[in-house]
Amino acid sequence: MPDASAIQQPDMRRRILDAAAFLLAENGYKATTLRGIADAAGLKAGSIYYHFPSKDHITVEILNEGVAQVSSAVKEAVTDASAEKSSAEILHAAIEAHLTALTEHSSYTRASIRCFSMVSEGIRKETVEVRRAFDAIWLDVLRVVQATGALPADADLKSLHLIILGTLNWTLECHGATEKEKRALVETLSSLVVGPNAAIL
Amino acid sequence: MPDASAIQQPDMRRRILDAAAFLLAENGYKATTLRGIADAAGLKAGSIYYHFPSKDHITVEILNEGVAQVSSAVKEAVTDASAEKSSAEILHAAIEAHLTALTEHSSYTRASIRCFSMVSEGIRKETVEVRRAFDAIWLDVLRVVQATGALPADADLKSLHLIILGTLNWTLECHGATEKEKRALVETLSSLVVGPNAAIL
DNA sequence: AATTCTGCCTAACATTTGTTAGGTCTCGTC
DNA sequence: GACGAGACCTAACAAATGTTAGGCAGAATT
Repeated sequence: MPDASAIQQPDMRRRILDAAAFLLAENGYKATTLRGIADAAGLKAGSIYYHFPSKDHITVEILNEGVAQVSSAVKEAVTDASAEKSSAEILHAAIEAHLTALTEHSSYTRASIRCFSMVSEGIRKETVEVRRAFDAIWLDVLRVVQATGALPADADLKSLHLIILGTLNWTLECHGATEKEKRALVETLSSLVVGPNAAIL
Repeated sequence: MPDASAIQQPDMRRRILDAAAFLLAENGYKATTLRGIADAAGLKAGSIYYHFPSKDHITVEILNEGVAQVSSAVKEAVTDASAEKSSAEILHAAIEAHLTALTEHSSYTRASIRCFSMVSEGIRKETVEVRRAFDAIWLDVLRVVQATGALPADADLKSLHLIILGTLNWTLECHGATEKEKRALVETLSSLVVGPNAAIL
């Protein structure tokens, strides 16, 4: 007897993805079970296979969507800021967009960051393109900032990239961080990268 | 019939920990099985229970030992450098010691960083003291550096702490990083934190 | 020499996992 | 009203998991 309250949600496929993304972000890949996903999405485990061919396919889709979300958030923030702002402000906007996309918007981004290293090689291969594109976006931002002189010509962009990525992504490991602390982190980080030099030039 | 080549390794308990640490660092908590640990250590899964009461006890011991190793590595580097060096050099030494402990010395440190967030609350509670002590060490380093004037008096030490921690720990997620890139990262990071200001003072 | 202890093994256990096969209900279409 | 397809459920499968109970050889102790 089908429950009357289960009035056939519009897009069950999306609900499954949402539930899986949340659990992946919270508990990791191996600890995320199809029965757990099914419970959270409001169906039974076997029914998932009507929408997806396997757990790995769900995982790949979430990992890619997560990176794509941060990607477009950063890209949009940069193009928005590029109009009439200084390169220091562009970088600030990019950093803020990245962190906001990470902590606010969705579990997809958190899942893609926290599960990537724990997932099988087969899954990782399916996500390499999206991740490479994301790296390219950030390196482009840094190159633009460098071209304006806000960064020294001999600055190691690869290291700066790693510092920014590492700092922002690492916030996911600190569950106790308040909103105020995150704002302070954005300010400190962006002024650390372009602050002193921007003041000189 | 016991194999003649298994001539009773001196400390099987340590071998189990080593094997478990490696697998935890490589595959995460859930994907690390007692049978996998047993295989790597050279015994059978059931025999592990002669040395440890449960998988969680093994995990706790490894997580704590990992943090303790980075802890003492940083602490030692700081006291070594404190003798006659500038505070900028002290910070540089601390950063380098942290990264070296992470990537070189042992799987324990990698395991403790990569598994902490994926582990049950019960396990996490057992590691809170050691981790708090480690935080205190780094904050002390930053306070000392700040006291010498190499950092501005109003610098947000908590943010700086997060930046340093995040950057260094994040390197574990980038398997493709060469030794040269890590050195460059240490230079860029430490000069970013104290470089410009230290040049002024 | 008899006994106990140490250190490990074998074999099973209950549970959980991803996955599959077949059934059932509801809806729109003919 | 028959029919077929869409969307879900039930019930099971084999494999893998943490864990336990009992056994067995050799060293240590008495």
